[in-house]
Amino acid sequence: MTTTEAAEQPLSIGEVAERTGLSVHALRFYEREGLLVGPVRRTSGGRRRYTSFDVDWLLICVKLRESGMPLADLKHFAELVRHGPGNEAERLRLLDAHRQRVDAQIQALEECRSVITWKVGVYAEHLARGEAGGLWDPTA
Amino acid sequence: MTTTEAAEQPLSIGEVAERTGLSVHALRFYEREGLLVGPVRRTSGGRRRYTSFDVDWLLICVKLRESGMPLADLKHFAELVRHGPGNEAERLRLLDAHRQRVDAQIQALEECRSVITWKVGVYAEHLARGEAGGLWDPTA
DNA sequence: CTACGATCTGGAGCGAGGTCTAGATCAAGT
DNA sequence: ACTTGATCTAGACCTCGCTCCAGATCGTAG
Repeated sequence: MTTTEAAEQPLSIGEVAERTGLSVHALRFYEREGLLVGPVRRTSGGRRRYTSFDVDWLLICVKLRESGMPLADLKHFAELVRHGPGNEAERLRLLDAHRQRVDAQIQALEECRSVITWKVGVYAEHLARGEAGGLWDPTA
Repeated sequence: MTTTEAAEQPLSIGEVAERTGLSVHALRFYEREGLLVGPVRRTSGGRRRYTSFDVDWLLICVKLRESGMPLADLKHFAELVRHGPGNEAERLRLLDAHRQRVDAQIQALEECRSVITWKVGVYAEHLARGEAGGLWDPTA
């Protein structure tokens, strides 16, 4: 668990793809777009070798993406981290702003959910009554 | 409130845009794509006149879209409604399946939220300690 | 040595969901 | 009648976030 000297056994792009859920295409794409903190190490033959740092970062990226952070913001975040210490306040701001957006999203989804649930109820009731009720159609 | 004979005063596309939050462009696009239950009425001059039924339907569309339902599904739903009574069970299935997806989305977002919150905490703590702590950077 | 699968690069292509433009028409105010 | 602003149609265009292809190379197993 984050030992000072981890037994670093680097992973291939395919292994990282498995571990992160991103496709190998996406991994190369992310790298090209500058979404990674550092350049990925290579073997003498040019194959990518990811460290567990890379993987941890990618796992965070996945969560941020999954919650709707645009690639541009992710890139900005990566740049901040890349430029090292001194800008933690800005990183905090960035993340906190995103968290607020996530909260808003959750709220919105819950509202949608309740509308849908209501509508499901309308249909269920209608079906329970054996299609007999005069269900006003256009909106139902 | 849904009186049998509502005093129908049709709305222009601009007014509907205001009321639904969709752009006039999107409204025309939705119509072309067959996402509306019926064809929109027109004035003699060819301008669209939306009824409150249209608006109600659009408001539901907005909620479904906001919660991530693809236009294709929305179109399918509209077709079911358009074909009148008799397929309520399928409509119910469609909506219920979507509700499940929304639930999954909410769960996923909450998980993201907690990851972000944890990360925000890492930065906040770091800053509170006056930048002095040995913050391991790559992932933080 | 030979195969075969995984990876490499650069760049083209794609699907979703609109957005925007051009040029014409309509409708309301003065 | 004239001006102004909203709408009309058809169709081109755009952003986002990958995905896929071609053609070459690497590296491991037999």
